[in-house]
Amino acid sequence: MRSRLRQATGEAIVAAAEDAIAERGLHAAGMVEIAERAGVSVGTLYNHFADKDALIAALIAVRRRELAARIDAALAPRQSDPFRVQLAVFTEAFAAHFEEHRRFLRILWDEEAARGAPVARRDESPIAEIHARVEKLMRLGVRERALRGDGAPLFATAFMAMLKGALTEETRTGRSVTASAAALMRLFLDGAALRPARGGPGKAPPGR
Amino acid sequence: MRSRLRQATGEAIVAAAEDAIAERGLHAAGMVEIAERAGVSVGTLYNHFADKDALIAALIAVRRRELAARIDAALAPRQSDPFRVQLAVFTEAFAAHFEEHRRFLRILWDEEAARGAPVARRDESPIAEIHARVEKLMRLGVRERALRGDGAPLFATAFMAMLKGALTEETRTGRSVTASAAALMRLFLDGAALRPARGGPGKAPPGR
Amino acid sequence: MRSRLRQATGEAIVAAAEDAIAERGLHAAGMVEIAERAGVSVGTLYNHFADKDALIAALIAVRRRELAARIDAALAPRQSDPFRVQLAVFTEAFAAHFEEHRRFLRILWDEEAARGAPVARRDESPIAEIHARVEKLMRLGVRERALRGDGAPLFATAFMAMLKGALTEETRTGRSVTASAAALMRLFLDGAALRPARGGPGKAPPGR
Amino acid sequence: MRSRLRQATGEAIVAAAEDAIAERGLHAAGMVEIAERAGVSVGTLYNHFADKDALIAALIAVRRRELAARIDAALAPRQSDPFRVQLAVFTEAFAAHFEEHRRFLRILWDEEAARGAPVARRDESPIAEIHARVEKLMRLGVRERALRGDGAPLFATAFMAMLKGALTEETRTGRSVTASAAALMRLFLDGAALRPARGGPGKAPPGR
DNA sequence: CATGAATGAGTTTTCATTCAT
DNA sequence: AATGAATGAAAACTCATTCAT
Repeated sequence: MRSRLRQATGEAIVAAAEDAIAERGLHAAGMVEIAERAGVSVGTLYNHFADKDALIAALIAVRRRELAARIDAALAPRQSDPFRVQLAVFTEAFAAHFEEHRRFLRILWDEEAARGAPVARRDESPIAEIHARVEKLMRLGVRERALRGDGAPLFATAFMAMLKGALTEETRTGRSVTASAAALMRLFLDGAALRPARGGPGKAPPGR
Repeated sequence: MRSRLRQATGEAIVAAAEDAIAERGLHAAGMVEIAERAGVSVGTLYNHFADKDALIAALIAVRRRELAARIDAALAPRQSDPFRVQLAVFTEAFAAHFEEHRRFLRILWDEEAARGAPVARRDESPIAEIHARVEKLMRLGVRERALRGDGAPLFATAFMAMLKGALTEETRTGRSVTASAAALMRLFLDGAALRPARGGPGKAPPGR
Repeated sequence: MRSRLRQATGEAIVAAAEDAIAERGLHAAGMVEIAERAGVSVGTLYNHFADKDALIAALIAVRRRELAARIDAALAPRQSDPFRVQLAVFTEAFAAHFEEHRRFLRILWDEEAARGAPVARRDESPIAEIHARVEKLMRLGVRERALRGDGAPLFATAFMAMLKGALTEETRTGRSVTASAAALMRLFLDGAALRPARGGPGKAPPGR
Repeated sequence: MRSRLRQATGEAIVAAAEDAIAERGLHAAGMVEIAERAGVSVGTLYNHFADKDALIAALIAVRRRELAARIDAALAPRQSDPFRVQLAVFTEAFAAHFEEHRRFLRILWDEEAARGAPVARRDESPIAEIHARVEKLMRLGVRERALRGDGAPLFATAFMAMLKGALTEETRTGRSVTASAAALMRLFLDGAALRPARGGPGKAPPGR
């Protein structure tokens, strides 16, 4: 089928765009370079995407949908597990996606706010779809009485920021994702403060 | 003095560059536009800065030095205060600086890696100098036994990420900086988890 | 028959080309757009016409032949009528054709020379065939002693120019074709000068 | 002075654009070619004119102003002369301008209507300014009782059409402008019809 | 024959940088 | 030193044309 080929070309272009952008940046990656990497001509790029912005928007949307699907797939069998487990599962899925698209995502996150206009034009922010899932998770935590109810609005934002910050940091330091994911969740849930052993003999504070 | 004039021109150029970049983005802000905003000609830009990258690097370095100085000035009289106070003072100084340079910082902060080369070429990363101060603060917290010792390397990164994330979020939502600064510190120190009322009758958990 | 179908497709393409050109101009009308309007694919355009220029040439030739046929059909039963009648009949046929192809003709008429090469490549000028008929008519007028013999070479050119000018003007103003056709013929035949009542005693016509 | 040079450059660009368009057509004349003919780089074209359309609009406006000035200068000392003289003077000025810009004007007139949008964007039609002068002249003729009053609205349009048609025709045939100018005015004033010798025997109709 | 995705030369436009005044 | 017109390489985008299906 023609449409089979057409779709394959579209995917090759999106992949080539990710590579080019990861290597040279959102602006420096030119349409000609992307076309060459995809093994097609410039014209073909424009047969598939109205213009450069549309191509970038499509790339972002595709990767976002993949991440969302990965998260949903990971959480689906855990719907009745407690909040902490679900948060760990989410974090793992997020980190795994990051691992696969490190260089591109680092460029993208960074550049997200770096334009006058947002990177994705008509579309909602590429993060929004993911953010919604984190918020849902946090609301679950509150309902479950695993999280405080008062700071809830901040939790999603702060957790995502920490996660992205830590993952980005890892790219620099080369530290392992899994190790810091655990540390991160502990920080998020229990805080950084040293909690003195409290009164009662022999009983460790639960949940830590 | 001649050099007085020269310095004033340089500062005007840097300020114009910040405005232009804040409004139109790092790439879209052109040298001619910056020159016009500064009330000089393009040639003068090149008499003061080797090229566009050098101008941007200078702008970043200047603002970074201002922030570092502001933090140092705020912390200086608090050297013997406890960690929590110093962290609050740091947060306030950081937030105040952000308030003044919102639009530019949002553009810049994360764009660091958004190019093939880092934004600041010869210079160290613009965040590094600030990051160093946060790390110093965290080490103080550990020494003071206010912070756990085990997760320390993560604390600076995570706190900065949360801070930047929350401040950026505020730009969108319009929430007050001060209010969320408090909530943020509580989250960082004590975590998001709901801690069951412990032992003593009718006593609210202290420090929260 | 196959060839019946083929011809119908060819006519649909020519009609689509006229529409597209009328709406967007000779250059801006693209082959894809024409194909879409004709309800076929680009490839089919090239199965019917060697290239864009050939398609345009065919469109012009077809319309020209239609106009020539219309004029011939209108004049055929009037071969023995006096010049003035035949001129009126010609004018009416010409105006009616214009009415049907207003927008396209306005674009095309004078664009003949508007390119490096003439619009119709191998073909004679699209106007030539019509011009020849006007010249024939003028020669008839001279033979009939209805027209001066001295200015003859100019008459065809001038009459056509006036006709086209007036028709084009009408497109702008919305005035009726028929009304101005009469005024035009009077201008052409009798001139714009105010002619004093003749025979008056002794008074020479002023201004001549 | 800088501005002296700047103006000279601007004029060179306009002249180069006229040449290039005359030779290759409005669309085929590229900005690079125009720049080369003007002896400057492409960038300079854009320092003087916002885009290609603006350059073409400027070219048209400049030539139109030149023609208007030439007409005004020619008519100024003839303000009290009779209509026929003024019409002859106008025609001569118009023909002389045409002579100097033949090839460009032929392209331009032709292509005027040949685009979806008029060639001159925000500006009034390039002909309008000239057309206004012809209409004024025709009104003078009517006032002077040299022209019929009834067909007046048509006169300006028809005379301009004839003039342009005849001048364009000359480009093809190489006939002299002056000769046909006289024939044209006679046609316009007195018509093409053969007027039977009136009244007295052997007396040629005066003035013809 | 019809299809329509792919092609790529050609065009417009931008903008950091230079340098004569 | 300041000026700002000129530069030209580099980028985005278009569209007539081809050809495998």
